[in-house]
Amino acid sequence: MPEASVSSNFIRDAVRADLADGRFTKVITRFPPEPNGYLHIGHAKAICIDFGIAQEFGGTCNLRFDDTNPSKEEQEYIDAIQENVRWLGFDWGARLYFASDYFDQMYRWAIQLIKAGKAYVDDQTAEQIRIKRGTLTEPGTPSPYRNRSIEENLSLFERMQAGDLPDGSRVLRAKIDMASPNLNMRDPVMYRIMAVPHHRTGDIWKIYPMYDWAHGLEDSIEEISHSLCSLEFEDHRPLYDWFLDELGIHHPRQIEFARLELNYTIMSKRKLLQMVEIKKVSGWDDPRLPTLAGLRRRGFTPESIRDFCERIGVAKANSMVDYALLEHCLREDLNKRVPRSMAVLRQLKVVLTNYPEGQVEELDADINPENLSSGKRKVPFSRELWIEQDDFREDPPKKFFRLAPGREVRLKYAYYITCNEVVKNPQTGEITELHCTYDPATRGGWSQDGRKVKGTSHWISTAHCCPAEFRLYDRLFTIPNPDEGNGFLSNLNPDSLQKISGYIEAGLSNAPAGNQCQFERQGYFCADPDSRPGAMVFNRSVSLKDSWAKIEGN
RNA sequence: UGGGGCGUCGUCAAGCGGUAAGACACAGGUCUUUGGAACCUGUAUUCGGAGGUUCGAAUCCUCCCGCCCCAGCCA
Repeated sequence: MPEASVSSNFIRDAVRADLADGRFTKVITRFPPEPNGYLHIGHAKAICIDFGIAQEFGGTCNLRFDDTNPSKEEQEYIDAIQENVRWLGFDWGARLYFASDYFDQMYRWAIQLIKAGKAYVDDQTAEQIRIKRGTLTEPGTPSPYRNRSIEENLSLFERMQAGDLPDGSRVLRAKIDMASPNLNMRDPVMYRIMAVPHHRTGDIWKIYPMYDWAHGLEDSIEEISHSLCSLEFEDHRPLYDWFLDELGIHHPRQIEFARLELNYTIMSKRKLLQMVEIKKVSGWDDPRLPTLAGLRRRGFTPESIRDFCERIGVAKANSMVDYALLEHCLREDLNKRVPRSMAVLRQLKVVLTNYPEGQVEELDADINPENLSSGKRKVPFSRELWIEQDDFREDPPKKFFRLAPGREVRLKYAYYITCNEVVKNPQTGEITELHCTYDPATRGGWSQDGRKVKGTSHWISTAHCCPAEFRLYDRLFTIPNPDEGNGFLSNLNPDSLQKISGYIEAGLSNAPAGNQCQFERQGYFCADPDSRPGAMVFNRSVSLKDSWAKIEGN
């Protein structure tokens, strides 16, 4: 129970109040993505809120694709979104809906509004409509077509859908108030002519509904109680309410909350798409991306993401959450459940001069010291080992507890070793290997005489390990808010991906993609789908906290 | 200079007239066969500012300041 005391939030309060005073008797929410891109962690927040509120109040949540603009939507996105929501851990049961399934009903309702004198066909161009809309401080001016007869509107609207009017030549508009201080109420467009085949309805429709017109109807048809959306739709709520009131149909309550912003990354679908298209990243599932597909490939767990969404809360203030919180949630989740292993990323050879040639010992190592019931594994030990370059310093600085000439450290689960000689390449001066001696009396990594060693290194037997590629990720952008300066593309971090070759325990040489582990003292990793037997690829999901790096950095 | 929102610790965020939760981050410390984890301690006399109401205000009122959103036939 990580969250003993879950804070309230204004949405919970509102829903509770609506149930208490009878405004609604059951809670039905919906997650309404447009299938024009992949889901990202910002959507995860919305999903957790939409499904979470429903669960909390014993209601249901629909998955509904808001597919009202076929020019931008694709089946690939529909499939990916469903997979991502399911992966995140939410179930919409049989309640998979599509706005496009409601096009007929919407059309009939449009005719109802026309007949009520509340909607009209406008012949003005997009440009003219824009100009006549007025400005923030000046009212708009009515279209010359605003007072057409109902009969003419009806016939024109039918012709729009019949396909004998060119794209963009006419729109259907709601007749509300061209002088409204809320621009959304200045006769908003309800339908545009777009002779584009739809991924689900084919070429039946020549006109497609606009968001403002469609969304409330979709909610109403599904008898949604609470339509939860992000802040920028607050201005649209009067219009949402207007359509529903004019039609006299079921009227959900729209409540807006602040979107999630995460520092050092970008959340705009448009910008994510752009990075995918110009190949700044390998695809929608590039592990550096905040997409759910990317986070998944990177090694984030659904549990950690849900925990994150719970911790960030829900409010109406625009805010930017620290990426460190997301990382914290992942570490906390993985620490308890993931097996440990040893891997050397940047190898330095150690030769134990007093260890018998050809001898191999099978040493016991904990699979997960946080959960001893997970048992032990055997790790082969021999005369030649790899250790991490960072675990040796020829000239150790203060507070450096690791190996150095004349020093003794522990090889985890193995023996204490002492460094006696540093072997260098005579040409370059580069350290090629270390000659050390081991203390046979310290088998397992502890000594009977109570002698203490400050440092513990991980290691791997050169003869028993397997080569592997490690992909180390850093933040995708160099500054907290990538939109600052000359645009997000100018703030890309050139070092966001580093590929290095090292060694892993043989037991991991056939790990399936997605397999997660902690490489001791390094971080949490997961096998990438690019892996092949004998040529494993591991993504570093998140490093372990490194207080030595912090000491040394300052 | 129109309308709609928002301003509580470095970052999120509770608080709903009774005297500032929690989390992350940060800083110390204990412990440790991961310089990990765990555990302890510290960190807003103050809630954008100024007035006012009240025995009492982050919470109510007034004015001011700052930030975000809206002029797509996108969602």
